[in-house]
Amino acid sequence: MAERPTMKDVARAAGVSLMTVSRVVAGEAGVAPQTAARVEEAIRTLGYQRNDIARNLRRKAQDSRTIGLVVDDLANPFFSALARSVEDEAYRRGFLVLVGSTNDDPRRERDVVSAFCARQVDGLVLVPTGGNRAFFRAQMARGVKVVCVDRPAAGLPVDCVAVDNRAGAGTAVRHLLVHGHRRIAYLGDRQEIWTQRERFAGYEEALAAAGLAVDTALVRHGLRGHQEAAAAIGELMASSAPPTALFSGNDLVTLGAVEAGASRRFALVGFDDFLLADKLNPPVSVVSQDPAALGRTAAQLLFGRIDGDDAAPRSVVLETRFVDRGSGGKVGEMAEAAKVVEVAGTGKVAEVAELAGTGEAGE
Amino acid sequence: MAERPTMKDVARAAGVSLMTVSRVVAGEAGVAPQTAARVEEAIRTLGYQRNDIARNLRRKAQDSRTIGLVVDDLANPFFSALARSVEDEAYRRGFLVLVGSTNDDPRRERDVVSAFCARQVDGLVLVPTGGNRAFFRAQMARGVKVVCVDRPAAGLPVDCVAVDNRAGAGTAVRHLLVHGHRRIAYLGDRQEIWTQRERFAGYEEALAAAGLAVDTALVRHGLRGHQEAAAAIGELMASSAPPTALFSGNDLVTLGAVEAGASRRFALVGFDDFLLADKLNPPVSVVSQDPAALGRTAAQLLFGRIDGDDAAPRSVVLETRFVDRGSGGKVGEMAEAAKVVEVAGTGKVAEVAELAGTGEAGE
DNA sequence: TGGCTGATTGTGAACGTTCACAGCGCACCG
DNA sequence: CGGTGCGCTGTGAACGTTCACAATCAGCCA
Repeated sequence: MAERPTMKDVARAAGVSLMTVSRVVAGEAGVAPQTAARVEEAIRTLGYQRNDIARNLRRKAQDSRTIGLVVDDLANPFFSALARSVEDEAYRRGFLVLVGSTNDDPRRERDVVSAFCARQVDGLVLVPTGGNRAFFRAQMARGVKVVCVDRPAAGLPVDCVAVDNRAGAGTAVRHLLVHGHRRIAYLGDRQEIWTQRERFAGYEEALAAAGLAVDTALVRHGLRGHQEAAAAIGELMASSAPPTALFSGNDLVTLGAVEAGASRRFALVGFDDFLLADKLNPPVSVVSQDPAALGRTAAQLLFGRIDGDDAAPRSVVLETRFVDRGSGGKVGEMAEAAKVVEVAGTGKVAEVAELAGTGEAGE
Repeated sequence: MAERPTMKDVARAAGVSLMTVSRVVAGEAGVAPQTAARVEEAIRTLGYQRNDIARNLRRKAQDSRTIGLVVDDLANPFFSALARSVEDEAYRRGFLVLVGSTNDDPRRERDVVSAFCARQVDGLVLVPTGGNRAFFRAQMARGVKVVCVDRPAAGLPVDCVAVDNRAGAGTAVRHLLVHGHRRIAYLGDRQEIWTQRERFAGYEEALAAAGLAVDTALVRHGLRGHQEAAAAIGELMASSAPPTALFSGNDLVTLGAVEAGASRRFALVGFDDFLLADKLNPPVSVVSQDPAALGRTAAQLLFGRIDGDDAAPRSVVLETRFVDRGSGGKVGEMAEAAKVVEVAGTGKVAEVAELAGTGEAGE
């Protein structure tokens, strides 16, 4: 409850001037050892700790050594892994991290980013919503560095780290085509989200390359969260002309599919790997990306910018990896859940799981 | 790159004094509409945004409207769910959140907390490591409010929100005992972590109440992460006198157990629920706690303290819920993986999953 | 002895904002 | 018509720190 002691208090206690205390606290040279000892003694007695807010206000190098991290949803395992790696990079450099979730709501994004900038963050790692961008330009003009991750921000000339979603989706869909599927459903999140558009485009292109048209009855956009996804998949399964295979546009949709039991009736390939995907029955094949690598790369890029790199904006494309765990099975093979379980029981599951295990080296 | 404009610039542009600009920006009454309009015009032209750091330095109410959130590992789904709910509470109140992971390393905890306090956070939501505490007392003396979550901090007189780990563990172990198990292994994380000590104590007490002694050959502490857990479980499975059942001390150990295939050979009950636990083969029974509720409660408590509540420290104990998904099966029933799979194939899995589904209402 | 050097310490202003208070003009009222 | 009060605006100081520079002192060499 006591007022926090200031340098002034320390200076008085040690019988020196403010500036001397400042020098001792900052660890600058040029203070007599004896004096420094007296100051340190006073600091200990009073329990003094420097006020870094006041410090940053005054310092010549106007940097707050703080960055902002803005993600869609911190509770989503994909983003939390990303967040952790950003935080690690920041910690290594002595930076602090302000964090905020947008819920993919442009208004909340604006609120959060605005508050961060008012706190003088040196930069932002941003998973942008689909919203308005003019506002970011203003912040950047004021010197706030921005790096996008997972998705680019339309019309913002900034660095961006993402995977080749289109190619990854293409690989997944071709995998299903190779296994003989012709009725392949697509289920994804909002089309406002760039990754979803790209993945859907990859789906379309792969179908087109195989001479197939997109059957809109097999396409669902805008699924937020696994519950909505599970419901949509339920409908699809109950329809008179169900698909034989499913490509899901993100981890939550894949989870919804698994919850709805889709993987026991259809072939299933999902975008994004997830914990225990290889332990399910059947194990789920996925297009895997490495969220920690995304975060790390974005943070490194951002710190480069903060350190003065003012080259033209860069786009870094990380690899996706197709992890075949067997759920892309041939047409007919998936017709009955019982049959799949039987296959799993014969040991095929173990074999596939092992394959996936080697593929997943590192984390 | 341009210098950020300040109030002074706005004042000059609008032909008014600093104070008038301050009033307009703060939305205070008592400025003539005409003047306010001129100021707002200047603000828009210059792209001015208030510097909240300077503002907080000067304001009478010395609050930074920022809290710190310190968790073990932000990438862990349990903590990321907790973090998200803390952030939501903060957002609702217009507070920002600084976030940091400790890796359960007291040194990093100290670094992070110290840096947060130097930034004048108003309070901390803390998942404490087992480390030294003297240092927190100093911060609290300076007015930083602290609320512990998930675990109390030994010797720190602060609010704490956690579940009754001991009782939850007892329920789990009794469940196994009821199913006839007598050789029940315990695998957990470091004993330095309070939750692990409590859960192990619950395990011991439940065994003792059944007249059983703890067999140290069936106990492993200190497992960090799922890989270590999987390895330890592998050893246990290969031993000459394996257990018939396993109680795991946290989610990562449970994951390790699943990865090692333990749930196909032993009965298994884990502490902490996890995504897809009900879709595994067999589905895994767990002692479930609600990380979002923990975070929300902790944040509410913290904001109460910040708002001036100075009652004696409170301890809030939230409920655990035992979710029976069938993996506590009777002795002998789990002897062979093949048999389990067969059972699953007959549809029993679906039945159990449905049961679990109802139990998991609300996220 | 005088002045120069280097080490140590102190002084005043400044960072961008808000607080406390004072000043101005105008209308209103007795 | 003078006082009072109110609405609006400005002034100077302050928050806790660092910057730029000045001051002091001892030692040392010529």
